[in-house]
Amino acid sequence: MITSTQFVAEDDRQQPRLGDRVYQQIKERLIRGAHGPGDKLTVRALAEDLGVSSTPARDAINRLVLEGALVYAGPKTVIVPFLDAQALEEITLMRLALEGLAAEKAAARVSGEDIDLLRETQLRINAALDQRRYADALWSNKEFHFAIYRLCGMPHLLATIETLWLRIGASFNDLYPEFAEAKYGVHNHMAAMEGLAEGDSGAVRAAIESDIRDGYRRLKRADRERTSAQTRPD
Amino acid sequence: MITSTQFVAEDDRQQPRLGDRVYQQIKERLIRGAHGPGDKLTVRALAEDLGVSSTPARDAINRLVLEGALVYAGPKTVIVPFLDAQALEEITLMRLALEGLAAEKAAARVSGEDIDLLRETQLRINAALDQRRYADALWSNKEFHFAIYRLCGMPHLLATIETLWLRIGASFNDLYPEFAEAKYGVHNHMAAMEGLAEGDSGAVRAAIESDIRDGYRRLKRADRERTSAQTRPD
DNA sequence: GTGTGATTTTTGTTGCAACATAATCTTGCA
DNA sequence: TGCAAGATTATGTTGCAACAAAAATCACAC
Repeated sequence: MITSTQFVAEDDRQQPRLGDRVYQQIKERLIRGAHGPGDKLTVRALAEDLGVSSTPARDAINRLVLEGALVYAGPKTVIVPFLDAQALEEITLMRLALEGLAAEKAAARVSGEDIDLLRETQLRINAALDQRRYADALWSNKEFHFAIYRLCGMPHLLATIETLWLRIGASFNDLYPEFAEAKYGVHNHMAAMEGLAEGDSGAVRAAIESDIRDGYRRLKRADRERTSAQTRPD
Repeated sequence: MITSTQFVAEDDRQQPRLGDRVYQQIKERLIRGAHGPGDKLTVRALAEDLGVSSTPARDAINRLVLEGALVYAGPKTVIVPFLDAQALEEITLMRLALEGLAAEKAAARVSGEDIDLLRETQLRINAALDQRRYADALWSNKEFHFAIYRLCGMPHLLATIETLWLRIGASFNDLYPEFAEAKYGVHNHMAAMEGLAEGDSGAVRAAIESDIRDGYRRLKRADRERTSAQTRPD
């Protein structure tokens, strides 16, 4: 499980609300691609689906909208957004700036056991790819990145990066094969770990930026193919 | 009034909710320093204060918490956060990354009349400073920055930057004199406008980064004085 | 005075009904 | 067949009461 550091400061609310549970479930569905772009979400349907009243369901939807994982398509219509090429580029630029920063700062605070954990995570990525378990590969890839970003001890930064991943994930995680394409990112990940081991912050940043750019190219290509094949219903 | 582009994509919900009004009012109070760090906000008090029921008041508080403008200090206690030196540095690093990016991209899309508008805004800043109207100076300063950031046409980026300003503003906008100190940022702003006029994206980024760093030094100094003078009640 | 435990008050969350309005369906006409 | 207007359904928002839990207050012993 990724951090779930959803609140910027330490969340002193110990007992999770019902709305949080709903939020997590929708988030999970979005990440797993259970809802594709254009799918409509309603308060009542969600409430009945999860066996809660409308208040927590409404809370969860509002929260997702605020984070950009859902958008209004009309005054009473929230949908999973279509991420067009322009939005994808924008979010990628933000990722480069923010994840690059995180990677750089992480190099200064990394420990030996941190690197060991990263190595294990990378092994899980490789194994999943070898066995064509793309969903698992994607998940471990996420773990790898956030394990690095967590190192720098910047909660605001971490929370912001998470929302960016969610915005992209909602639209693109149904593209496992293309996204996780053969040995996705393995070279960049190795370079990142080397940089961390040597305390070379510039190298870590470069490796992460390269990883993001590689992923961007794949996503852009996938988006082009998708939009050319079937005309988008919007 | 600043954009209020609170929703990432174009907000198709035309009729604003009651909760939005509450949200805007609290945001306004925070920016104006009407609530200092440590102040407690309760749903019922807010609701009665603004003459609405608890639902919109609760919505507004939750939204502010999600944006980091308020934080939980306990399971049932939301307060205006104390921004310590570390958090201030973190947010400054994020601002450098994100506003630097926005400034750079703005240079490629700026028009002549955009620059004219910026010039007018700068005149308002100068006038306000000359007359010691620090609150107005701060407001116009904000307008200046966001007028630039809006140019790049990146709604996700703009929304994220806004939340960063809000997080800092809640803790530091009660420091007008120190913050708006003699001709605050006028040199950097001139450099930014020159860079925009010449389409020199690097120069614009450098000017904005310099402006952010100057502001950071002032805030850090003010914070040091404040925390040394009176022991913080936390 | 000071700390500790019980008691009272306050508070966030949840469920739910009412309301206004937007989305959707139906019907009629060209 | 296409489309426009009216009727119907569905939906988000709001207000409010109930509940559990936390915070604040108070009492009392030391």
